[in-house]
Amino acid sequence: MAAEVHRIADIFAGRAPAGSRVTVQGWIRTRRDSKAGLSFLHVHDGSCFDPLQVVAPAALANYQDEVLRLTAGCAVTATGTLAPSQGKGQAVELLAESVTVVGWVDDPESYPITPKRHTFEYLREVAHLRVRTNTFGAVARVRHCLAMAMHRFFHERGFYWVHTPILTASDAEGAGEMFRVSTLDVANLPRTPDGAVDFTRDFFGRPAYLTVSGQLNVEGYCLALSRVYTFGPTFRAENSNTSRHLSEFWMVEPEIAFADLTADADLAEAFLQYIFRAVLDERADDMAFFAERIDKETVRRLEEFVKSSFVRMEYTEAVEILKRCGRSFEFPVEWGVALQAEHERYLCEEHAKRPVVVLNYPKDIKAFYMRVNDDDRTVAAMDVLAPGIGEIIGGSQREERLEVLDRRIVGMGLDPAIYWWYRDLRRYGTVPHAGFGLGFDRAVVYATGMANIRDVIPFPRTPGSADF
RNA sequence: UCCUCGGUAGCUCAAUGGUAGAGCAUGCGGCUGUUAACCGCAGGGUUGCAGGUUCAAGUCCUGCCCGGGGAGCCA
Repeated sequence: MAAEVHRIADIFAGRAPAGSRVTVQGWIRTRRDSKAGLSFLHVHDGSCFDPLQVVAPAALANYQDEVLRLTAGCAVTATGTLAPSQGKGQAVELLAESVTVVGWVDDPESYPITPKRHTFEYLREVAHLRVRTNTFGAVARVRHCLAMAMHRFFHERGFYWVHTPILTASDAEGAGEMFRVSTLDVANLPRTPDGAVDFTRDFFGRPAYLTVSGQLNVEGYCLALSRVYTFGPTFRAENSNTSRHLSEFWMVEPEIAFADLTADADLAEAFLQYIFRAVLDERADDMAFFAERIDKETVRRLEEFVKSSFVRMEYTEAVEILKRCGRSFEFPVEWGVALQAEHERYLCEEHAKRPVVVLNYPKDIKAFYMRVNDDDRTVAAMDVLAPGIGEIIGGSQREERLEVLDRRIVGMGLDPAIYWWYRDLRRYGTVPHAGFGLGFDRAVVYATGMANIRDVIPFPRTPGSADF
């Protein structure tokens, strides 16, 4: 008596006509009993936002013993006929001829996910089960949608996805604290004669870490494949305790050859608009939920985002705007200082009221690999600032001139020898090139309107917290 | 790391230094093509941890742990 298994999303999309026999498999959200001899089961399978209403008649053989004992979280397989719903709230429902319990909830009283409102802080403590809620199911689908749109965007434009290493032996970028990776026995470390830890005895024969960026590596591939990007986990051992930081996060880093900072900014704008448009097009159900329950503005903000071009301004111009705006900031603005969060927020949320790209920062506050401009005071760096979240993208044109790069490396107290292979790229067929880094999880925050980045990644890692 | 707010039933929250409470969830009963259903009854507590003050501490004090918000660092 088997019927074809359908995903609930396919049923709602009309891919199973009314009157056809189907089987769905999923988990119980709620059960409502009617003494008219029916139970209503809301079943979700993750394929879309809405659950399917399964109508279980009392005539089922296991009605008394099993159906009436179903609670939130139980796994079931239900087979029956699709029919227009007699009730309000859903167009179709499944009139069950069988409901098989695949997995019971042992102890309903202790099941953490009840059909009521939970705080996100609480749900983080049950991260293995929180994806069964409306909110976290929607986040997971939107996250996937953004990732697929990202790959599609790059693929359509001739970019290659490059799998840069996760393990690295060089603190190449100096981009913050790194996680050490070691197989040494920490209780009994090998020592050199002068008492230092002998890393020649470690797994790689020298100190090793988790990557803080794939950029330096991907530059090599860029100078052969022309258009490339990395996408993968990134690790920062910084003691950051904010709603915007994770110790393990996912970063997208495209890199384009024969390109300058303007091309980089163009790419960043097209990219963000593409992936957010995809969310609006493909996840209307989940986005409607976010707009209703999480952040009323989120859909409107995204629609605005994808249709209006970004404001572009020079760093020097941004400083002037901030000095003249009549606002007093906690941190005063002066040419040469890094922009603070309050400054960035003012620029995009109040001044421009849309995304802003700030270009050409003072060279003294930026990394060594950013290209020095002709004025010798600034580098070809850019930040994309988004209303409500702040810096979402940081990028630059890379220094392709070996002599200039060497001066910068030495000037920052770094050792050129360590960057021998990175320098090689400037010795053998160097070309102007540029790229940027996007915190993927921050993009998910922006799209969904979720307040905390820990709630847009399945199992968040933060200082003092690596459960699950 | 700094500033600030918080931690009481499975969850969300009450409780003037004086007997520990409600809603939801769960169990039982009732009612209804139901929609976070509804009505009644019941069970459910080491008040984050460790000290201290007091006749008496959920409440006051000290330290620690954990969480939220903000800042710094950044993506």
